[in-house]
Amino acid sequence: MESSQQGSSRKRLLDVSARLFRELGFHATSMRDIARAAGMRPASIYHHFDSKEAILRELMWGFLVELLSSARDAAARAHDARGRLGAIMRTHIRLHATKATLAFVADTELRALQGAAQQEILMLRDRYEELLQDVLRHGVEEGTMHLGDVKLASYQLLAMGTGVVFWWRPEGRLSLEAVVDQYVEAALRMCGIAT
Amino acid sequence: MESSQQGSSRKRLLDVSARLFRELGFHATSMRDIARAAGMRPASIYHHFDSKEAILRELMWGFLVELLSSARDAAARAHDARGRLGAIMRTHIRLHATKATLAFVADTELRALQGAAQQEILMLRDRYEELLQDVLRHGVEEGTMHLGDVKLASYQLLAMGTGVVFWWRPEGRLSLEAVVDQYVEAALRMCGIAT
DNA sequence: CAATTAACCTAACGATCGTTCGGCAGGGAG
DNA sequence: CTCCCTGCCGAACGATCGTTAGGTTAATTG
Repeated sequence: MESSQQGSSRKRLLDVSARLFRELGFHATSMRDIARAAGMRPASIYHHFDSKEAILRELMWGFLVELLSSARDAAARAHDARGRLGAIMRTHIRLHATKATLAFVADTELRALQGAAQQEILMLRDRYEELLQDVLRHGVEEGTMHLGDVKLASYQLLAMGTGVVFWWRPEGRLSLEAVVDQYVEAALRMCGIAT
Repeated sequence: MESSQQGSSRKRLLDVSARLFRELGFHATSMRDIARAAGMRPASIYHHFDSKEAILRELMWGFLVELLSSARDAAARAHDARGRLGAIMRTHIRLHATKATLAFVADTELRALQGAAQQEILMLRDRYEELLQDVLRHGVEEGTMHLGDVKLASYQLLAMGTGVVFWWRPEGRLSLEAVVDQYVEAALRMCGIAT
């Protein structure tokens, strides 16, 4: 039927591309760099992807879809606004920490996508922001949260949370769980919820 | 003595470079792009700068020096940890909002600098982080602030604050003062200070 | 006046870029 | 066996890159 190596080169290309895009940036990474790191020749990449941009597109799209669905699932399991905020933040930090390479690329290289591809990604990001903003709005209406502008607060929360990709390393001083907890607590405090 | 146009081309080059670096990214901006936007030929840029990287270096260095000195001044005018935290955050948001183009480039293009130039910038950033961490440490020791890990908290505060460059526009819905206030309040809440 | 210098130019350098073309090996299908 | 498809390759395409060499102009200086 199909080779046991099915898709292994493709996956390796995605892996090394993500790593190089993070280390050097999309535009500073050449197809020759990617080919070398994946153990093949530049021309061979085009058997798996239409273009360099298509690689970036798939990386970013994959991460954002996972981020969005994880957040939806987590929020659905909680019963009130406070629980949903905590669940979303917990998922956000976890995913950004454990998939830091992908998260970094997704958060940094939006400019490198063109036209429709960029719009697709922006749509996913907007839906993600709205998910959080809905929770915050409910919290304010319930009276459990106290904030000024809801959109502004969502930008504050997301910028803070996304920042974990810039410094956390699994082999570092702080464990993932400790880090996640402090981020969740910071989020709750920011929204005027005592812990 | 000296021409009234002294340095005007140089300044214009820095301005258009910052704008292009923000819009397209450093590596996606060519010297020809910069020259066209500044109204001169590519070769003429080299009368004012040694290289494309030298332009980025000057942009980033200039912004970080101003950021650091502004924060020091602001912190020195306050009398306790809480006041110093508020002053630093206020300055941080103000500067990132009013000089969003420079701030964006300084926060995004560190990878594009090489070797010693990158180290110089990292040193400035480290000093800035330490300034904030000292304030947080004092606040915890005084008992006015309640946080887990101080370094982690500083990363949270800075990531949150820096995020203002990604969305705020002067012609937008929220005034600079309203935005600054909400960021400062968020920072104080995050550190366990009731307002 | 002559000499110098700042500011800019045209033209081109070698390098590298993303991508394409045509082909080759090899395993499964008919 | 033949045919075809997958995966990869060498070689090269035209374009663009950062940068430089060498010159022109106009203003300043001694």
